Amino acid sequence: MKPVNKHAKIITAATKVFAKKGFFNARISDIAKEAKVADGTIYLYFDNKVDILRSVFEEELNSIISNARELIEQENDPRRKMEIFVITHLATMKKNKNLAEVMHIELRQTNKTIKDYRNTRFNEYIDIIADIIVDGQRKSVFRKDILPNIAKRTIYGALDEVSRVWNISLETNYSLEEAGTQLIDMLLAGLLTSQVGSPLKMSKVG
Amino acid sequence: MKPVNKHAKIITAATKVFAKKGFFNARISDIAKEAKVADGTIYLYFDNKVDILRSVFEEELNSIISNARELIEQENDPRRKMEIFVITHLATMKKNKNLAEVMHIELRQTNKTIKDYRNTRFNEYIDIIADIIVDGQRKSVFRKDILPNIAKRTIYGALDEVSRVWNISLETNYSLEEAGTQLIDMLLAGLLTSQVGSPLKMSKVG
DNA sequence: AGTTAAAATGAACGACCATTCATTTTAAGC
DNA sequence: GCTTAAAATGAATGGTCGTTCATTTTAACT
Repeated sequence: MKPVNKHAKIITAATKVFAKKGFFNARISDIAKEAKVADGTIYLYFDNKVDILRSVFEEELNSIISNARELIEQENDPRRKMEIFVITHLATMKKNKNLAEVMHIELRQTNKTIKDYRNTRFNEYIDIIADIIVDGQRKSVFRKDILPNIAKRTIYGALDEVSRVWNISLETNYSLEEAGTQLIDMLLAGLLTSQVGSPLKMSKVG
Repeated sequence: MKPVNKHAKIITAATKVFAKKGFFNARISDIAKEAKVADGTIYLYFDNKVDILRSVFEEELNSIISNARELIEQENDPRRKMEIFVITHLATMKKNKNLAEVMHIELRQTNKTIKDYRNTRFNEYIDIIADIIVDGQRKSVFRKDILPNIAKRTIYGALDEVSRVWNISLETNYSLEEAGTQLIDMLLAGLLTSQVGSPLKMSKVG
């Protein structure tokens, strides 16, 4: 009999089922069936349903983070680093639709269920962006008046929304590559035409 | 006895409970208790649990959209329009924490439950951004090579993530106003220092 | 091929909760 | 203050799973 890693099989199955139905509508029996395993077997490898979800994030993010880090540290130009982060993120989401769905939707919902998850692995991922920005500022390539902690959210949020929409709608009229290019371009150079100069000073609004 | 609109009372209570527990962990009895009403009474005003959630979105978004539209159409400068949209969005999320929580988290999760919701009210909201961009391009204030449909996602995603994080963490070190200023500034003028010139051309990445 | 322990199974249990509906309360009209 | 219909109540129902565990299967070692 082919030796199989049940743990990994269940993780893969769970990712697929969570993606399709969402955590709360996913049944343990669905995951078991998808993994070709008995319901009870799942409890030999995981403590409970939430633990399965936690494991999905933990293991997937681990590899995403180390992959991103590895690619980025080979570069010197902060612009290139940022470009690589964006492209890698979008490519990962494109390659693994199920993981993308889980990250886009479940990661948010289950912050209530899995308390403080964000404070570990996920923040580690987002902080890669902040590091790139700090590096760019030190090298005077990025504006020094940008706050890295706000910028990292801006950039991650943009990426997340773009890939999310791209993922749910097959009928989108732009490719992920095109979206990536636009995204990078817009974040680096901004929306304004060059002749317009600096943006308005912020003023009070209702 | 003080005449009260039960429907509205239940909507408010539901928003609060959904925000605190999330849709799936919210009990009808929780909502009933919060609204000071019997469990059964809820079913005199709503068809079922999902219908309550749908109503929350429907009614809240209605007022958010008309408010945003009204403020924006008073302006001419696309930069100002964009600024107003950003500030208004953040201010709304700040003022109504419960609604913010529901929008940030439940709107995503429940796309699976409430099919096609995005295709009506919510897209209407986001398309306000696209309209501003198109207007700006016509007036040659915004770059013409930016695709409005991608840019609207970029901008909304950024806004959503920034306000979401600001909402869940009381210990954030920046104010929403500050975040708004940075956000607008970064989206309009970009990350690069002016002397750096145009960003890299996109190239292939692993 | 017998022994044993580990791995896997899946039927059964029990808790949970959305929804229903028989009954009670409210309040308007007379 | 009696009648009636509408509004509200909340206990009971019924179906749905997450989890358990007594039993079976597998496979390693002799």
